[in-house]
Amino acid sequence: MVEDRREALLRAAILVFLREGYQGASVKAITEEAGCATGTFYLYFPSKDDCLSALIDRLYERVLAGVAAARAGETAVTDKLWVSMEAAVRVFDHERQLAAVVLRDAPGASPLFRDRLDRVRRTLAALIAEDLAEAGMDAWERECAARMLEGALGEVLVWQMAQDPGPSRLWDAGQVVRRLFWRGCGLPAREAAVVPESP
Amino acid sequence: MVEDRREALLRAAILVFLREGYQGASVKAITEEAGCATGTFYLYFPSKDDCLSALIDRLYERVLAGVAAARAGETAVTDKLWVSMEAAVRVFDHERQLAAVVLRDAPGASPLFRDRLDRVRRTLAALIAEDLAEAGMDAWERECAARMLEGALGEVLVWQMAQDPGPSRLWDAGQVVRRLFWRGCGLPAREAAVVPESP
Amino acid sequence: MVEDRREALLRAAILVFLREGYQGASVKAITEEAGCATGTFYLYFPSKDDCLSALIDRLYERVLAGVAAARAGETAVTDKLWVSMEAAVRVFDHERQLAAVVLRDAPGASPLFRDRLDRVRRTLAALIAEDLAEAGMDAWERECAARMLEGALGEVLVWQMAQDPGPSRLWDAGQVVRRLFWRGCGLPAREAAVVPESP
Amino acid sequence: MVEDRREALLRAAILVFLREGYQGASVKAITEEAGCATGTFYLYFPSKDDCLSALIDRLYERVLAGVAAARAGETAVTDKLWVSMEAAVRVFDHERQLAAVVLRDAPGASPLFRDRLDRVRRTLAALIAEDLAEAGMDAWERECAARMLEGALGEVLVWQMAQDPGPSRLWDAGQVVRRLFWRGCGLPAREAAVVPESP
DNA sequence: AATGAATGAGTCTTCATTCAT
DNA sequence: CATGAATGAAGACTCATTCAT
Repeated sequence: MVEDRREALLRAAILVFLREGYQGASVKAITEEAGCATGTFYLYFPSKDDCLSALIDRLYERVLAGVAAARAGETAVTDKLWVSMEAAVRVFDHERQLAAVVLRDAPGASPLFRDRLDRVRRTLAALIAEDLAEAGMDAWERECAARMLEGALGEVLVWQMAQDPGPSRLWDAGQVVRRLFWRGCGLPAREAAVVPESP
Repeated sequence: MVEDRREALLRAAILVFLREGYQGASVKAITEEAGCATGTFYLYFPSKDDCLSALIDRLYERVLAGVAAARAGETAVTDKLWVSMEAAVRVFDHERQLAAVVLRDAPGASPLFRDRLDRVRRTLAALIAEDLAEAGMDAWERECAARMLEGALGEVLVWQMAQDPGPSRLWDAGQVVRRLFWRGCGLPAREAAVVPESP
Repeated sequence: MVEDRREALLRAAILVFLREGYQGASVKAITEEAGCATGTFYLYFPSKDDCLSALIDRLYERVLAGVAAARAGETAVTDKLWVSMEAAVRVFDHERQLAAVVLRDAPGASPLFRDRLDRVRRTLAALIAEDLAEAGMDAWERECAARMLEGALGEVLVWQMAQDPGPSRLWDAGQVVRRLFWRGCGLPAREAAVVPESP
Repeated sequence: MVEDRREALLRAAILVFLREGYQGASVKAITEEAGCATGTFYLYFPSKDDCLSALIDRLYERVLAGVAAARAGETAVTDKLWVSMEAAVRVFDHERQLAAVVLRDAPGASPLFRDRLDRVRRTLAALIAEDLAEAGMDAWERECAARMLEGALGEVLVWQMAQDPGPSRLWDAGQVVRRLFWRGCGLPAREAAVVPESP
């Protein structure tokens, strides 16, 4: 099936990018990992760049979908923020390889990816900033805080992914970040989240 | 003078890496920016990789030097942490282009740079984690918090550097991160720092 | 067909090396001679060095094959030597360009090639030395004699190949060397070989 | 003194060429070996090529000088040949490094050197061929024989020089070649030469 | 005469992309 | 749809040579 091939290529690309970095990964390496011929890659992606772009899009689709679903169940703004953060961490944890590739390799790879990444970061930052209405910060401070949160989660993710041995404690680290950010914004204490079953 | 040439090349490299990314930057572009011939580059750096490595080292020498100097004037652990953060922000602000290149491009460029970067990140994280002794967190939480802080500062820096028009509010953003992190760790409130003259 | 391409490249390499020397020959020149693009070269050889290595191997495969075949038909040691020399000359004559490249360029090009060449020279020298058992020389003298023969044949080949105009008299020169060496070793006179049809 | 510098450079060049091959040797390596700056090389040689040319010339000046001196003491043609060969071996033995560089590296390095080398080889070959008048060979056979002798001596030299450990038996090997060649040409037996003191 | 930093042409090699089969 | 041989532009790096000091 057509989608299977594309899927296999994307999955292979994640693995190879993770291993070799975006620039270090050759299309040949990706197709070998995916078990098909070099030319086949170009039946599914116009270029190598488009493949990474697709991965960026995929990560944020999933993050945004998770966040949106979580927010849909809440009405209070602080509740929305609390569950949004949990949802984001959950997606990062579930898609850890994808997320590590996108957050680690995309910013340095080219202005193209920087921009594409920033578009979605902006979207998320806007949501967070909005939710911080009750935190007693001005608009610019809220945007700072939102970027800070994004950076913190990203770094914690990449850090955990680099820890070769032992089980990654990504989920736990995400909870620490959430609690710290929450308190840092001066919001009222909340109880911890349940640990999800690992993927 | 020999150091002038090397300095000019490093400065040119920062500009070109910032503009084109590490991989996108050709040695020819760097030497053109520096106003010398291609071969001259190799009189000062064994390879393009060594040039980026030198930039990584340079950033962290400066950060560590700034942090060490600031800490030397304090005795209480929380004071040490508070001034360390200010010092780090000050260096990032002062060396914003260098910092943006290193933090944005190095992680994705190759495992080599990832490792080199991580060595120093670990050093800083250890300092921060140590200073958090009074924050009532266990060792692992403190390490999480330290990584979180590093990621937050890095992201805020890169974000501000990407804002082409208008004066970057990097220093202010750094203060916001510091306050938020401080409160997030449950440490007692402090007054704000004075804005330094911009470079 | 795959072997055709590789063959065409090897043949082109021989011509270009002959014309420009190994170091003077660029990969571009070889591929132009072969009628393909530069990159194609690297589909068939990991590097320019490997191309020359392949030529060295090829020459000695053919020499050894020819010698082995000739020896197989003889039982007396002096007969073996006599036909071995004829066979070697025949291969050199038949593969004159290949032989000229290998014998003229390889020794000076790099220790790598020197060693590779010497491995096979040693093999041949050992054969010859063995066959000289009845010539009343000690082991070391026989080895000297063998090396002398190899040098003599090589030089005569390169000399004839450098004679641009007129038909090369390589075969005849080889016969002269054989007779002279034979008598020099004190072996009983033999009748001359038939001139083979030229290639 | 001017000639000292030039001499030091030539000697350094021999060592470096021997170690790295002509193409592999950089002018920088030669000047480092000679203990002077890169630019100094060009005060004594117009180019790297001219340096090797000078070495080629030097080798043959010495060979020809030795041969001429030896011949001057003889009247009979066969005596002339006999002492010429001894003289040539003596020079090769005495200037073994120079000879190895010239004979091993020059032929493959460029047509330029091939020609320069051939001019002198031709001179020697002509002498030898002339001396073989009484050997009952026609002119062409005599030329073949002369080339054969040159190739044999060269190969024996390079072979011995490649033997790293132990004292090179170059002189002895030269005697073996001389005896074998002599008998091969059908000339009357001679007694062996005295071993010269080693350099 | 001596220096050695600077030059820049030229080389090998890689790899994203195409296209005939 | 799939293949993988072929392409050729681009880039890192080397090194013979020059020249200001």
